[in-house]
Parts: sequence; structure tokens; C-alpha cells
Amino acid sequence: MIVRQAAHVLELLEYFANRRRPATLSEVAQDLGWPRSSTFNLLGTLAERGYLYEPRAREGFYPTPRLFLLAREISEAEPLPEAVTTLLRDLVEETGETAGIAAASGTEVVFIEVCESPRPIRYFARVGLRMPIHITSCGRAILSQMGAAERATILRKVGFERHGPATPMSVAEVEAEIRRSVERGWFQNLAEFSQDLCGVSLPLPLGGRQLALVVAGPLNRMQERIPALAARMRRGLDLALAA
Amino acid sequence: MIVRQAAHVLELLEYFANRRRPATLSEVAQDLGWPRSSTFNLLGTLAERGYLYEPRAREGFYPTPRLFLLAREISEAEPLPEAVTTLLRDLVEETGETAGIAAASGTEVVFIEVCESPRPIRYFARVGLRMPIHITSCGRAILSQMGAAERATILRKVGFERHGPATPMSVAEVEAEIRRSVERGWFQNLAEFSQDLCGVSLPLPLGGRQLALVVAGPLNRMQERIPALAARMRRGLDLALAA
DNA sequence: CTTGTTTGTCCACACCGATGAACAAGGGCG
DNA sequence: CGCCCTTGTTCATCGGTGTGGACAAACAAG
Repeated sequence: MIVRQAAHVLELLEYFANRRRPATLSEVAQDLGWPRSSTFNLLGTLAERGYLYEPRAREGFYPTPRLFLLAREISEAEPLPEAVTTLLRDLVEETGETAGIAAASGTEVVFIEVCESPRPIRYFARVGLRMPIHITSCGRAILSQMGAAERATILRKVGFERHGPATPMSVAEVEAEIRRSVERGWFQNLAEFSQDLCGVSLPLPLGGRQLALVVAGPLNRMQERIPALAARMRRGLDLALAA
Repeated sequence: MIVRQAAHVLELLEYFANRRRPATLSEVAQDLGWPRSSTFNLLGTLAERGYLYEPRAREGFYPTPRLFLLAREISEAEPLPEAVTTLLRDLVEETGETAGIAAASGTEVVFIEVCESPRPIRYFARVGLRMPIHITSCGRAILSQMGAAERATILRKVGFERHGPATPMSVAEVEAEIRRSVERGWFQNLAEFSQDLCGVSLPLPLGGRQLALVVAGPLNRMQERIPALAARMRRGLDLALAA
């Protein structure tokens, strides 16, 4: 069950992030399609907690820096090593494709860091983007780091849906692909999840966290280069982890 | 009316900011005193939107950097000039008291920037802290920047409650104090709101925003120094605004 | 293995809170 | 100044949602 008002808080914050200037009650209500009375209550709640203020009289609300301080404290607890973010930038520059770090979230994976390709045709990803854990290269790279029991627990919960001709449709197929990938030395995904999308991943254990490094782009640009790309990622990762 | 689940989102984020490490469903439910089922729904909602992930299997959830990126975008829209934050630090160093920037939020004021005094006995304030607009020095410094009509609108809504012998109890008294302060050249508050608390403020119009610079501390340390302090603040502010 | 305990998930109902509608307050314009 | 349209605020009602409780799964201990 999704908690509507919780989602509305996020929606409101995203709204302000796009807007980048104060909004009156009516503007928020109109733009987000909420009843004025509900908007009134929600803005009131956030204001009462010190998360909204009125920069100028009659120009409406805007978030205080309180959220930023909060988020910074949260993020500083377990930052990614600089060597890793540097590696992402290097990979993007050398390969021209999008690179990122992913982690598990239930039966899905989330990007917790992304460095985007500069090319017009590219894999468009953002921090927070989610995708199924069992049909993505990074998802399987994360699964490979878990014990058999926990992996089974997760895989039992995934809904096997067909996204294309290559999509594996059972736990056994996924387990087999993981085994193959471990032997091969890298994880890959050839349009299992999304047409034309190809990803190459490596497991990235970091302070106990089960993460994955992934480079992804259009199938036609990626396919030929996969082994070389994987080797490059391996080298970069070993260097970064040694640092 | 306060929107419970919206408040819960904030509570949860503050919880993670304090905790600085992942929390399982049960831990959250216990620590925040929520039913497990409700906690389940709330965590699920935030996870689904890409705001939570699981760093390690079976160790529970932690916020992704997505919130941080969001908050940064929001905060970068209208940053305080560096000259202002520098001024705060200088004032704290020279006076030993807490300094901050406040703005309006309905019938209250919120701190949007704070630099705390290092002394053991001090005014304890944080970004997001709120207090009544009509019985604080910074509140009146903000009110003084508004037109008579808007000021009247706000003052009509405040509930005049007695917080001490010096608390003004009517719109007229507040208006009179504002007039006196404008002539005097600074705004002050001698224990009107909180016993022992003394604040000195100056209006700070900044890119159309109606803000206030405030220095506050215990009455006995402040009282003697008010004129000198106000003069120092005036000088600093003029320099900062010129930059 | 079996058992007991903890943790996570599901569901139906009661109740609380979101909302539509009515009202009040602004403020723009002639 | 007075009209009208917009914006903000209040409130009673009904529908949606939070929650208790039952269940299932995972783990720890024996």
C-alpha cells in the first residue's frame, strides 16, 4: 500500500527543485493537481516543522535549508570513496557511455550514483532510478555477492515478466546466468530488460555494502566492446579499491 | 490540520540523520513508536520512489543520495551570499553569542542560517527553529520591511500570549515597538518571548527577500552591550551588502 | 532436523483525515 | 471607492487509509 501523503511530500519537494523559486498555495494546488484545502494542510505541516518559509510577503513558500542540512548529514554517514566517483568520470570519458553505482532495494536495484554519457543517444539514468534486480547486469552483480539463502529469498519474490525475447523467466535461469557471469568475470545484460539497452557490471563490495559498478548504453554501440570494456572496468575497480 | 503521514516522512528522515546507519523495519517501528504495518507501508512508499535502499542484505534501509541531490538543487536556487555567512562567523567570534538569519513563515519566523556561539551557556538555535514573529527582535525587523497592510494582515492572525512580564499584548504595542526600533536604528527583544533571552536584529533585504540578521544570547551578557553590538552589526551588514 | 522467537507481509474494518463547498479576505482595475 | 475575481481558510462529511491481528517466513538455539 502506498502512503499517499508521504508520496505527496516527495512530489512537493521535487516540484520546488524544478521550480527553483517560491510558490503560493494556489500555484502548488494547480500545478500538482491537488485540492486547495489539502494543499493548505500539507504546506502548513511542512511549514510548522520548519521546512518551509516565505522569502517575500505574498510570494508564497519555499523550502528552508533545513532539508539540505538533514540530507547532508544522512549522506555523509557513508560516502562513496572519491576514487569511485573519479572512476565513473574516467569510464564515461573513455567509453562515452553512462556509468553508475547501483545497490539493492527489495526486488529492484537503485542507482545511488550516476555519471551520464554526454552523447545525445545514451542511457538516461539518475540517482534513484529503479529497475528489476534479476534482469539487469548490476542487479545480478549484487545478487552474486549474497549467500545462496538470501538470494533465493529475493528471487522468490520477483515477478517474472517478459520484457523481450532474452528475458529469463525463472529463478533457475537467473541463477545459471549468475554462475556463468562469475566464471566469465563480468555481468552483462543484452536487452533483457529494455530493448536496445545493454549493461556491463562488476560486483563492488564496499565496507560491507553490496554494490555494483555498471556501464550501460545502446546495444549496437556496446556489444562489440563488452570484453574490452569489462577488462577496463576490472582494472579501474582494482585500482580504486586499492586506494 | 496537520498531515500525519507527511510529518512522519520528516520524522523518518530526521531519524536517519541521527542514526547515520541503516535501520530495519522493526527498528524503525520500535524507535518511532509506529505500528509495524504502518512502518511497512511508509518505508515501501519511500523505497518505491527511489529514496531508500538496502546497503547490505538484512540490515535494513537507508536513504539514497537522491534526497541530497534534491535538497541541493532547492538550496542552490537562492543561496545566501558568502559575505553574509562570513559576517555571521565574524559576529560569533567577536561577540561570543549566537548569530543567525531569519525569515517569515506565517505568524512566525524561521532561522534559515545559524552560526552558534561556542560558549557552554548560549542561545541554542538551529536552521528550521521557529518562534513568534511579533515578540522577537528578528520578527519585528522583518515586519518593518513590509507595507502597513501586509503587516496588519499578519499581526491580526497572531495569538497574543503572555510569555513574561515584558510581552506585548496587542497589535498597537507591537506597532509602537517597531516604530521605536526604526528610529533607534536597531530591533531588540528583552525577554519578551523567553526568560533570559535577549536578541538584537537588523532588517536584511536581500534580492527582494525580507530577512533579518540577529544576534542573541543570555540577557545578562547582552544587555549592557546592545548599542555597541547593534553598531557592529550595522557596519558588518553595510560592508556585506556592498560586496 | 525441531522448536521458539523475531521479522516481514497481508487484509478487513473502524475511524480519521482529505476534500468539496461555502466563506472571508485580498487586491486589481475602472 | 466599490466591484469582481483570486487566494486563503474553515468545516462537516464520506471514502480511503492506518492499524490490529493473523499469518508466513527467516533465523537462532538446542
